Amino acid sequence: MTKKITIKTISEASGVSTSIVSRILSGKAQQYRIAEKTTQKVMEIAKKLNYRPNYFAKSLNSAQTFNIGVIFANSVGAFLGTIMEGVESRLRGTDYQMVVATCDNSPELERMELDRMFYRQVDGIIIYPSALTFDNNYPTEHFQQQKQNTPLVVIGREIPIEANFVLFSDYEAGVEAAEFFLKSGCRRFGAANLPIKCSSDRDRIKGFTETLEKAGIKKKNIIVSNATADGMPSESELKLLDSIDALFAVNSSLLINYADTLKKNNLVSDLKCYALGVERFQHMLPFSGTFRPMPGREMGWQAAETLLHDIESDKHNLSIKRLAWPEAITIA
Amino acid sequence: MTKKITIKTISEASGVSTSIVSRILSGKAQQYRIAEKTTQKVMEIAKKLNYRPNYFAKSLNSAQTFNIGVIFANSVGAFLGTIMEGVESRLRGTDYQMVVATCDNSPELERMELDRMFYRQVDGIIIYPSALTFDNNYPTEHFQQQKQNTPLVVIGREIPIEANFVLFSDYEAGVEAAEFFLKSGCRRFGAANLPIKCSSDRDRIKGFTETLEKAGIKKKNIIVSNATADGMPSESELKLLDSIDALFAVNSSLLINYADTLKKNNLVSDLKCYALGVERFQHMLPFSGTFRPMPGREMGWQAAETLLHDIESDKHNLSIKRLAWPEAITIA
DNA sequence: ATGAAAGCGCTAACAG
DNA sequence: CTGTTAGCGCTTTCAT
Repeated sequence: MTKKITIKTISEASGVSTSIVSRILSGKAQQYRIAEKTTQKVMEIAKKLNYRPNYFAKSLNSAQTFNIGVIFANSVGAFLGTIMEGVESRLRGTDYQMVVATCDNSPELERMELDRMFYRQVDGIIIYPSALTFDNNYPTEHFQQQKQNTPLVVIGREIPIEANFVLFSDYEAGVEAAEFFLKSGCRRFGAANLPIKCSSDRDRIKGFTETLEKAGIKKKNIIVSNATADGMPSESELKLLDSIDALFAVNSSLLINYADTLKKNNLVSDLKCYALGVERFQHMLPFSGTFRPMPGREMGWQAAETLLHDIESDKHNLSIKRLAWPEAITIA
Repeated sequence: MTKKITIKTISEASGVSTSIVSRILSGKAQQYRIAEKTTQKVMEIAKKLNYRPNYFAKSLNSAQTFNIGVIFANSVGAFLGTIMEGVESRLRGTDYQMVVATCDNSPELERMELDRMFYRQVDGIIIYPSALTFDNNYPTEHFQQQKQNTPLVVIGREIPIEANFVLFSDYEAGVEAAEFFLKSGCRRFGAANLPIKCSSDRDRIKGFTETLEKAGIKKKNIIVSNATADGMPSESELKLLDSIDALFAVNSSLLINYADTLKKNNLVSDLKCYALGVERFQHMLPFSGTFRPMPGREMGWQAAETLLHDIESDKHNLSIKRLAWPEAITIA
């Protein structure tokens, strides 16, 4: 075990006091008008000895930890990965680092992890909250608790707390889907939704149906279907969708499941499809389809950007940012 | 801003010295034979004041950080998520926490992130290294550098360094695929591989071809095909696979791409498929298929388990553990 | 059974 | 320009 190289080691090796070393090594040489020669010498020795400052000693009296907590309600599919990449792409080159936790959709765990983050004194938190029925009151005490000075950015879903939000343009996505179908001359519209509603799904469906209604489509020709827990259409729901010629879904996997099942049951002849998100094998879809990729990387990046801004300006902003949808991918 | 609750606050509020408070609050009351009454009182006050020990002060003189570094070469698909869940499931309930980084398949970044982890004095590291051709020498200096006392667990892929490994049963998977095909009476065999080879893919293919050869299959009936960078068969490769009746692939997405293309080009009539990994829409595969799910959660769990063991026993073990494949999923 | 004091490594007044 | 000193919050001898 090699001896520990501390600021003191360097101070001794160079014959200068520890404070000078500290100043130099934390880039404040100019500010303190330290002799060029001293600076050179210290830097050199530090490099030769391969000195690394002790992160904990630093954080202990600066109260800055350079840790960003990232909390995920669940780790479904590739979404988590893209978000993380986005966050990282913003953090790269800074001294900040991610501390992450997932919580298996349990509010209990969410609470605990949040608590742990506060304990670890992260400088800020990015959280993707769990989906909850809107009949439920989303529990929020644990956010308020110690939140006090810790900037918070909520991504993907709206929840009733004071924080920054980085969201998808959900309503708008529904609107565009509807407009696309109308332009294509469709007459009878299906929309696939998940059984548990989060703000984003709700808004997507809302944008869709409201636009259709505004265009004069009769309600009986707008069928909103709730999938089962595993993302499939139930028997009964399926029948209601009989002979639709347009299908919108809040996510692409739902769309594929619905389209495939409708096809296999011969309930539709031709179908225009539109969904949010991209899947790996969507080209196997038996119909033509339009897919709007989720801007996961951008969301991560933007969340980190917002957070860093709050951290560094020491302000508590409450902003809401909605991300534009990337270029659509179409399947002939 | 509420005042900070430190050990001193409690000491003052309870009229005992800070050392006593420290002992009690870190669960060493018994060991130091502290009066039952004192313990009670202190605990009570601590709870009332909602005291949280300062993690940084603690780490500063204990040299334990309770941070586990997790480094991912890339964040492809859902794999990262399942690994992380596995790691977390082991860490849950302990004081350890994940610090994660991905490095976009760049050795450069891998180096930097590793370095950063050392700087942050993580107690141990779990790393999923980037895939590299075996013609290349995998650069390993950055591992050795400061590694000295930091336990390391490498997952998924073998690389030439001293560490613990948690791997898939790759060779065996190839063997089983071959045996399955042989038992099914197949005669002409295709195997889809990625252009860049990592240890796991190499072993999978090896197990497959060696088993077939041992069974007396002629080499001309064993066609190993290298996909393009985006996981598709090239035109020329495709022709070589003409009229195979069995297709093995090192991963399931590759399999689906190959099978789909072969079908569309009418190059095969019937095809038995076998691949490692599970995809979301594999049921849309136009042939019968067997998929072996990747034990991602188990891998994460096992990696964390190994790491914690090393950390707590303060030993440097060099173990290699190969995970069994979960039950196969078959598509009729 | 309890307390005083030193120190983990670094930073930041406050003198020179 | 440089050094001395006093902490950050907690643990840990070493006394008592």
